[in-house]
Amino acid sequence: MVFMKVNVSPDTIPPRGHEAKRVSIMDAAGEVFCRESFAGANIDMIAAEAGVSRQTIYNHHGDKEKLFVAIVRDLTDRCNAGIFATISTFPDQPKDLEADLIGFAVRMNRNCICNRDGKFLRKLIQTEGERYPELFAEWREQGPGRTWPAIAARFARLAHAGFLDIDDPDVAARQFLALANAELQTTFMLGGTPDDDEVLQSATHGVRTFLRAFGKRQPADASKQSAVTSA
Amino acid sequence: MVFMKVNVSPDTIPPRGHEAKRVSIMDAAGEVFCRESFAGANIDMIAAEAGVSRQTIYNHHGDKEKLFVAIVRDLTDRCNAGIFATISTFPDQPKDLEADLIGFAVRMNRNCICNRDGKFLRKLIQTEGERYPELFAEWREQGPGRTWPAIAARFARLAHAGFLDIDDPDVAARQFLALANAELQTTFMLGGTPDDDEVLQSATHGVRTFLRAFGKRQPADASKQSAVTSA
DNA sequence: ATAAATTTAGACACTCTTGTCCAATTCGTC
DNA sequence: GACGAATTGGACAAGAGTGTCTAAATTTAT
Repeated sequence: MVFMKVNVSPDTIPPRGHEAKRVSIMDAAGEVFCRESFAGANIDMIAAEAGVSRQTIYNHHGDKEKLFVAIVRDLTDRCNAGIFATISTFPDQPKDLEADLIGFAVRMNRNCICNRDGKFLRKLIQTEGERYPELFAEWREQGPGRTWPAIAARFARLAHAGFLDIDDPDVAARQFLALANAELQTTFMLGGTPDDDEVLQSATHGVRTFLRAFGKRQPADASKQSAVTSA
Repeated sequence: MVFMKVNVSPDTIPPRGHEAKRVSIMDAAGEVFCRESFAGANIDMIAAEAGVSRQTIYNHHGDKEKLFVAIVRDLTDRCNAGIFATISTFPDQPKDLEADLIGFAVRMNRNCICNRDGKFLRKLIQTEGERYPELFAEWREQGPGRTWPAIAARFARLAHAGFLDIDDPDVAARQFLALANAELQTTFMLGGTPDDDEVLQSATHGVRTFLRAFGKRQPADASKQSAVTSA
């Protein structure tokens, strides 16, 4: 029996053959560049880790520097996508403000910061940022330059709806994430990945403090908030 | 006229000759290791930046790795000294709580974090931490392992004296510094050094939020606090 | 099954870096 | 000024990494 030889969409389902090598190289290169730094990484290492011959890497990417740039661009894109996806889960109409903000903080940390991609991108920026100004300026525009305002806007909306008492939403947004991360800093320093408990702990303490600072004195009573929802 | 040939204490006054080269090498090596990472740095670069011949570096330190370890040890010691010195300026008996805490936050940032040594140590830990586990474990014990409790103790005392309303002083200490740094993170990322204004801004906003969360509702009236001071 | 495209292993030239050796020079001290 | 210690520059061998080239093997699609 012969299958219809329809052009089965070569979409992004199970990367095989040529494409499989491509992603395998990207993965390995990210890992190695991150672990060894640009100067410390060597192509043979990446080839071995990717299960590919050295020549194949040169065929795909030209040279070490081009490969590096491709990795950073890729990580930047994926991270930004992840951050925006997570921002879209911000609790605009919270049922339980504290629980909902803790949930958001945990998602932010787990999916964007502690994440493989997040960890790698952060480290590459810190390590090689000064050597590739344009590349990382680009990241800055596409990443922080767009994500911070987006998060701040969500907090502004929450404040406007009467759930929070915030003067400057930009400051509040930065402080929110700083608090959510406060207890993970030391772990990050040495490249470690905090486990779920640590993330939850830090988020819980952080949000609790955040609400002591910005929460309404008399916790917003849902029944009295109906007038604001139309704004 | 002949000076008395007393053994003028070869203390640490004006490093000259042999010693001058030593510090010049340490400075340059710190700079270069930090900028280029361990693998990317080369001895000739360091020699040039130190204004010294390559051989002199080998005479002083043996090899590249020993030099690197010496640099990290040196930075660790100096940074810890700076941190403890700064901790000792913590406002135990604040006149104006907000202003005094802002002052402390600014000193902490300026003298320990944004500092040349602080910047270098932080970057070296992030970059090479995984490659030298023992070396950086040592730092962790001597640094964070001793400084966090010291800071937490100061906050505990402040709370006990009635100036703050704190449950867990360890958490509060970490959150205090996280808040004080909240607006400097992006600058740190790319190896930049925030200017005095940015530091003051971040500290001011951070402390304000910290006090909204942990300050006494009715600011501690000094005249009513006399009973606690003897504890 | 066959043709085209891709991958592979290995050899290769080239460059860069480390760490050593040494003779000449400079520096600090008496 | 003279002595000993430290510094210098330059040459050097050994090793490691990059990027190219090749012919053979393998995969993919027709």
